[in-house]
Formats: sequence, C-alpha cells, structure tokens
Amino acid sequence: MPELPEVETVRRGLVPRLVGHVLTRVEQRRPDLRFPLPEAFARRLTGRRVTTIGRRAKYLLAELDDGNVLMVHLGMSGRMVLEAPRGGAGTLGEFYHAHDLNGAHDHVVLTTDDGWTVRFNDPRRFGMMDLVPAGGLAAHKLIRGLGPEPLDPAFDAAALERLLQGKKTSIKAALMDQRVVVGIGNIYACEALHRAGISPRRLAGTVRNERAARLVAAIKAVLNDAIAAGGSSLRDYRQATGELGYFQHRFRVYDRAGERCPRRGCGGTVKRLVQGARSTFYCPACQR
DNA sequence: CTTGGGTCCTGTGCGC
DNA sequence: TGCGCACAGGACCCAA
Repeated sequence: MPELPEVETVRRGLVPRLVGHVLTRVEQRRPDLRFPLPEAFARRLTGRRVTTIGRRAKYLLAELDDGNVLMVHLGMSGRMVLEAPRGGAGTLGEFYHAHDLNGAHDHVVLTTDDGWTVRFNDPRRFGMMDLVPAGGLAAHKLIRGLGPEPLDPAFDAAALERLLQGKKTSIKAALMDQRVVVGIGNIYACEALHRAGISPRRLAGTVRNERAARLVAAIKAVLNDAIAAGGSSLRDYRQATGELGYFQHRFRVYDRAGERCPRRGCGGTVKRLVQGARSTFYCPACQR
C-alpha cells in the first residue's frame, strides 16, 4: 500500500482541488469497503465544504464545515484519482485507460462545485472510509493507540529507544508496527534499515544509542526523499493527479534480491528473506 | 501483556 | 494460450 510518503503525496495533490470547495454530489457504489461505510454516508457528505485536509499516520483526514472529518485509508491498492471537469476532453473510457484504472473499482465518487471529481478506486478493498466528529477523532478506534509521527521533531533517538525498549520482536516488525511509529510499511522499513546499517532480524530491544540515532536519521531521510520524489509507484499507486512517483528507482534494497549492495565499499549481495509473511530485502554484509 | 499467524480481496506475473 | 500458484505497498483479530 501506500506508505506515509505516498499518502502525503496524495494529500498534497488533493488540497488544491478540494479545500474550500463544496461536495455537490457524492456517489457511494457499494455498502462497504474493508468495513461498512457509516449510515447515510453520501447524504452526510453532500453539500459540505472541505476546510482542510490533514494526515495522521496513513489516514487522510478531510475536515468538513459541519465539524465532521472524512477519514480515508488507502489500504494496499486504494487510489484517489482527480479528474478535471469534462469539456469535450475525451470520454470516461479514455480517462480510465490513461490512468490505468478500472471503473469497476470506483467505490466512492465525489464531485465538487467547480466540476472536478475525486474517485476512490480500490480493487482489493482493504481501504476504509469513515465519517467522525472532529472532537472524537483522537478516540477513534483506528487512531487511538497510534505511535508518533516519524517526521515530528519529537521523534528522536531517545524516543525511538524508549519505544523499542524490551521488545523481543525483530526491528523490522517493530518499525512496521503502527503502535511503535506510524507510516512505515514494508518498503520503507527495508530501506531505512539498510541506510542505517541495521539487520532486519536484530531484536528491536537491542537497538540503542548510536544505532537508534542512525535509525531515526535513516527513517526521516528516506521518508523525506520519497515525499520529494512523489512517492513510489509500483503497481497501483499514483499521485492524485495521475502522475507516477519515481522513488522506486531509488530503492537501495527493496525488490533487488541478487543485486550488488549499493553501499560504497560493501560489495555484498542483496538477499530476500521472509519475516511475518512479508518479504524483507537486506544486505547481510553491511547490516548488523 | 506480547508475539506470531491467519485473514480479508483482487490482480498480476511466473513456471509449467 | 491457459492454468494454478505465489505474491503484492496493510493491519485487524485472535490464539497461545
């Protein structure tokens, strides 16, 4: 799925088209995504003005003028796709083709007062949407219990060390645990660990001192680099504008099993291993 | 409490 | 070409 850099890129793409605009038409094409959509979902959204679009972890949070927040999670395959008003600018079929989309998976389609549409397309349907009062967000089942934002200055070596203290699981699994730190998924966990020179199998609780400092720096660097590149486009992911991110070309280890380790002077070979049913890519020679 | 495994769903790419 | 299987960017839920 979209990890933090992809969700943040989507957020930035949606802001100019949605913030300040009224949702004049809301089409809900199925009763549920990963979870059932809330009662009267489309009716409660229709006529509302979007005031801000924020992000917490991998959740997009669109605040509305009635005090509610539209929560969106993209799951593994979810996309938010912007489409300009049609003015003889081609057929819908051509639009789908150009965006490598299948309209069969457009589950929610929003139209704004200036004629733009945003379609939530999600073949695997691991994504979710909910509508919650702004004041109740912190207590929301899926928000409550989330760890710190990795790009927050408060997330530093001391904070990470504290979060990992006593953890018996692998550092790779801990980084992907949203209760420890949010926004990091399989790709960026692998990439951050490589940059930090830490083995994905290392016990989380043993990441301390200099290692914790290196890991925090690596996490922030890789996430910032990926955001600057518009995220990583593998199969499904695109920016809301339809553009492809290009950070996938900068992966140092992810999906590069058998290739030479890119670290200067290392000379090792990238290996794949399976942890918790997820592929991990790392260099056994320079990650300890 | 923590930890690991199964699970939801569809699409794609690979080996045969 | 076709078929079956492994695997895919997430994270909830439950058993141990």
